Amino acid sequence: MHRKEVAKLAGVSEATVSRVLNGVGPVKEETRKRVMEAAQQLNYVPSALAQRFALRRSGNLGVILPMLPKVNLFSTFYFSEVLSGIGITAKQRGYDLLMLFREPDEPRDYVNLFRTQKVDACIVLGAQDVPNERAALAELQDGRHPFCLVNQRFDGESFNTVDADHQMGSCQAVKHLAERGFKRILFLNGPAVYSNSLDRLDGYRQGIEEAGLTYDRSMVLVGNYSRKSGYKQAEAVAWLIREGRTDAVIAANDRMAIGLLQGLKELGIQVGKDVALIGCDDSDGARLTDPPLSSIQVPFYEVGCAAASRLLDTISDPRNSFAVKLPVKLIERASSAAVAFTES
Amino acid sequence: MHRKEVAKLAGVSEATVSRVLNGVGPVKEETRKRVMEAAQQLNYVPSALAQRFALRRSGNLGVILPMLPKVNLFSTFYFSEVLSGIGITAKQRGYDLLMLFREPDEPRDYVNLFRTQKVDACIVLGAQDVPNERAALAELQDGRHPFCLVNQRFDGESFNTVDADHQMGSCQAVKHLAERGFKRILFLNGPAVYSNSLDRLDGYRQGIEEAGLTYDRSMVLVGNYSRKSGYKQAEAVAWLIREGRTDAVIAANDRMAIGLLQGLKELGIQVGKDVALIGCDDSDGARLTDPPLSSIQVPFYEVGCAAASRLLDTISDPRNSFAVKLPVKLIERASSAAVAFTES
DNA sequence: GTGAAAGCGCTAACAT
DNA sequence: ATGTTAGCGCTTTCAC
Repeated sequence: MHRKEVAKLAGVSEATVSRVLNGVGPVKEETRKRVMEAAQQLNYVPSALAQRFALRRSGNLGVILPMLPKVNLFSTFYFSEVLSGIGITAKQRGYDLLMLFREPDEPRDYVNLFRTQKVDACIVLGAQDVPNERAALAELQDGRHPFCLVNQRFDGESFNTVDADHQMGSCQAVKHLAERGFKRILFLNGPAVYSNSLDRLDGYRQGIEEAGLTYDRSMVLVGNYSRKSGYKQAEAVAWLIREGRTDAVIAANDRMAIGLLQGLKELGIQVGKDVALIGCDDSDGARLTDPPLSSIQVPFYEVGCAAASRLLDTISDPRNSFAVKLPVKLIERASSAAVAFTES
Repeated sequence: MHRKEVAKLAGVSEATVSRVLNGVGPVKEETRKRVMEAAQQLNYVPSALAQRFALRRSGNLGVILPMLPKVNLFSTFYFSEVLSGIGITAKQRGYDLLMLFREPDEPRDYVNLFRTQKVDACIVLGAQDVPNERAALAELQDGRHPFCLVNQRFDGESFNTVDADHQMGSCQAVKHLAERGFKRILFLNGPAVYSNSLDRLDGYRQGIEEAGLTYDRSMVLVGNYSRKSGYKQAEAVAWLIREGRTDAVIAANDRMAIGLLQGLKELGIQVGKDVALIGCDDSDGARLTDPPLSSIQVPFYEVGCAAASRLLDTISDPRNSFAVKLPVKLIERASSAAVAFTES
């Protein structure tokens, strides 16, 4: 069962067993064969634990994710997609995936993951731009520990990042609406602790200006990315619609868009007819609503792949720092299909 | 930075440092203090890698999950919930979570996870009752490796399992419908490789009989748990409805129910009025459809907790084998709210 | 109560 | 081309 016995059975030293199994160093083909057979016969597999200890590498890629109680920070859709991308990529590169759940009250003790040698690199999901987070990440950076953020930038820092082009996304959404004649476009944003909220706002503003409309900050509402927060805006939005003060809404994620849509429906307002609506993420839910929700598709799986792949590159050469931005794409569905009623 | 230096600074041996940090063996309070201070001062944290190697325990709980290409086997909802439960529990018990993605064509080499000492125990998600899987699991069992299945039983084997009471669930659903006067209840099931499909069918049948109706196998349709497979049944179901041959449908998961609902809507049939519909899982999507979908709520998070918790118990004492079955609960929404039109 | 030393199963430098 | 040996950083007996 152990290497020693394999060595004995094959009539070689333990070192040779190692060489054969790792395919390193010169080995006579015949010995190689003998060793392989012995290993096979004894059903021997080297202990990853011992290997990693000897090599002082855990072989693990850590994924840190905050567990927001009940109110899922990320849609399960986002999470599953990103995680799959990371997982598949890690695996291809010979790394195992270590999941690290952080509970809300727990300190962000990222450095210790490296000091205890639990991970060789880590990806931080759902980071927020708050002082504690910045500090924890800066500490990682100072320690030269390979890490990478997904979907979150920190202005003024040069952290590795993989993000989607949210700015472009909302810009496109605005233009799409403007082209169809919508002129009073509301924007329902998320909290500013997430950089993509800011990005989306920038994009919205840019789109508004490029479409020849004028940016009006009172047209920007704020929710917290939950369905409920979208739902709660329905009354206000309904009123604006009835007053003729708005004819289209872009929400910073699908969950809020869906909540809003449900709220509006209850108030007798038909999305896709009385008002256009576009969400962000193109989650599963976007296809389920009535009418189906137009949404900005984000390649989350690819985001995960890129994060893992680029991050692992930096292990061998820390100069491989990166800030990737992946393109998004507007998916048009019935919620924004109509043409605006053109007022005189 | 290393234990040796801590020992020197504290003026003790390395063994004593260990004792202090692990809280084992008798240590004079004063030495304890000295060591703690030294460790603190040098910012010393023991290497989990070395520890685990010395103890011959990886400290990892593995989670195996098959990656079905694109067609997500489990809804992301199911997956996230179960995974959270497992993750939180593992953490509380001092284990790390190792994610193990298995691609479709890959062999099920579960035993090697243990032989390489990558995990101390593992949870298998999305297992199927096919020969290869049975064999792989049997091999684990033979090797006395602690493992546990979630949401899948294997008849004739005594594998550790945590499952929901799917049988009770569909039984309740049938009775709920029967009480409201529905008499011709269709059942849209999933593939038989998943034991819960069989359980649900049993429950359906039991419910039918207990409600004083008669079981008719032609009332059982089969999909593959995807939304599309539900959608595709819409024509057939619509026809049955128009012929007066059915007045209610239970689908074995929400995704199929939602697909069916969308298909029926396109065919001009109003769910919740022309026909009652109940799904299973109470996923996020159930709240998004129009009308909202009645569904059988499964405590996935708790399933994950139970699986991890009970499994880790078996590590210390293998006699702690288990087969847990958690209760489910019917959530009534508009899709099954109406009372059946009572024919003369 | 504390120190010395063996051993966990592997890698890698060095010797042959 | 292969064997020998010294670690890797920790735990744990066994002395003292």
